Amino acid sequence: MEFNNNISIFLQIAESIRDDILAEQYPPNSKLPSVREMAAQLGVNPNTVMRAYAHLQSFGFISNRRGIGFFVPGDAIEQIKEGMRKDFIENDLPKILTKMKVLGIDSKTLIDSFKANL
Amino acid sequence: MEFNNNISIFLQIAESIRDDILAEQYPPNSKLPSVREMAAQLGVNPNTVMRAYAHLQSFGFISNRRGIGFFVPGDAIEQIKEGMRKDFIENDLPKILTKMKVLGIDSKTLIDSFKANL
Amino acid sequence: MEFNNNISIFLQIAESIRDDILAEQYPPNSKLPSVREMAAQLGVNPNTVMRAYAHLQSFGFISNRRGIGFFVPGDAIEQIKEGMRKDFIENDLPKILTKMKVLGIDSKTLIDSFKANL
Amino acid sequence: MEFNNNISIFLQIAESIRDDILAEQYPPNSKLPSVREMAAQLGVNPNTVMRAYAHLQSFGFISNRRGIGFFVPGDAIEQIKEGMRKDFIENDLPKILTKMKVLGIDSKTLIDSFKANL
DNA sequence: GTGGTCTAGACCACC
DNA sequence: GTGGTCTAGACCACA
Repeated sequence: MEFNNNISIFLQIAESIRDDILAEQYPPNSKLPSVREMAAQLGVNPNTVMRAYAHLQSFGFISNRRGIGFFVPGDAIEQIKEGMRKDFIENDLPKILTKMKVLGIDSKTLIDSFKANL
Repeated sequence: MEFNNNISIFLQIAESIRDDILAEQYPPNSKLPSVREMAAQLGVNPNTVMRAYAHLQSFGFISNRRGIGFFVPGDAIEQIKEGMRKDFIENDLPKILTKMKVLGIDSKTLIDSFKANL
Repeated sequence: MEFNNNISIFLQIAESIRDDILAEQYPPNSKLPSVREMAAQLGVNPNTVMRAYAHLQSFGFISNRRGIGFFVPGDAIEQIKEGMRKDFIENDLPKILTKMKVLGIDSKTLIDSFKANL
Repeated sequence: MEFNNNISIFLQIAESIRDDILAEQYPPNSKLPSVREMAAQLGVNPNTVMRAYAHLQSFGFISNRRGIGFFVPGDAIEQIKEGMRKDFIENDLPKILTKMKVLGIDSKTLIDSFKANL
């Protein structure tokens, strides 16, 4: 896996796993690869994966069972979508809107891009 | 000034100055406060302000005359708008659109927010 | 059974069994479920139950007869109460008291809670 | 500093710092020792101190300024007391009370200990 | 086998 | 100088 240098690797890993859960590559109620295994796959130190897992767990996006491993909760997809949605509306949207206003980009541009992208 | 700890302070300062130029608080062809002065105003290390100025200069948003100070070029506003617009379309838009698709946010929500915000 | 992830599962099981003995759900002189049986009931690895049993045995709260199983001794309830009482006075009380002092919680609050809880 | 083996070192450090803040050994608005300095003092790896600081920060008990260091917020003491008080009432109290009921310890014992300890 | 913690040591961006 | 991240490697309790 290739990493972007401006964002911490563990965050990139966490986001990538989060997206994989959304894409049901790690379906609800399944077990995630062990820390060591995931680390080997990504060519990264186990500690870094551990941090990514812990980060996801702090949001309730994954859970763990002692001595067994990390799991995707049954309601993970809803949890993640809800969290991202909230974040989008609270943080992203205001920034986007003020930026558009300042730049004089009208909603048409946005809608057209949106439709073209469906 | 209050700073968000997740983004470098010099970047936050640079953005704030950029916005002040757009708002003509620092009008075209005017002189910006000296590095020391600005640092005192913001309660920040002069090095940090220097870096913010350098950053803005690298985009051509401000210019400096050695021994005199930093200035807002006559065409600063167009420069800034042009740069931000390009950045918005190349970087922000794609991210926003994929995120919206994943989250199932439709264009209506976006348009409504946009109109409510006019 | 639901487990708290911050405490070892075997300890949680041991405490739960201890409480069940106090509640005479496993009365004095009765035989405890076999390790395998208990493990199946709890949805847990037999090793984990074995460890819980061993832990209880180390306090004399249960005893085992080789090849037969684990038993609740005739004086188990007194043993357990005695042990817990000692532990409470030696370990819990001092911590509670210093914490209350630091937090400025007065004895009234405590007594009221106690009475309300009778 | 001596560490208890059953609790993670970083948690013990965090608790100890928290108590030092309460005792105004690190008074409000003062700067905490740098991560490296504290690590040297405690004979511990800087990462471990970093984790303790991060843990305290996650509760809002300390804060940091980029490139400068960690600080004790002006309202740290109230924050900490409030947090501990809540924890005491929600988590500690119920456990204490049921334990006392089971063991047949009456409120008198508790009150006497409390008074003797003033 | 699993997670969880810790160390030693390094490198980086930032102030 | 400061925090922040990462690696390599180790050890532990637990399942």
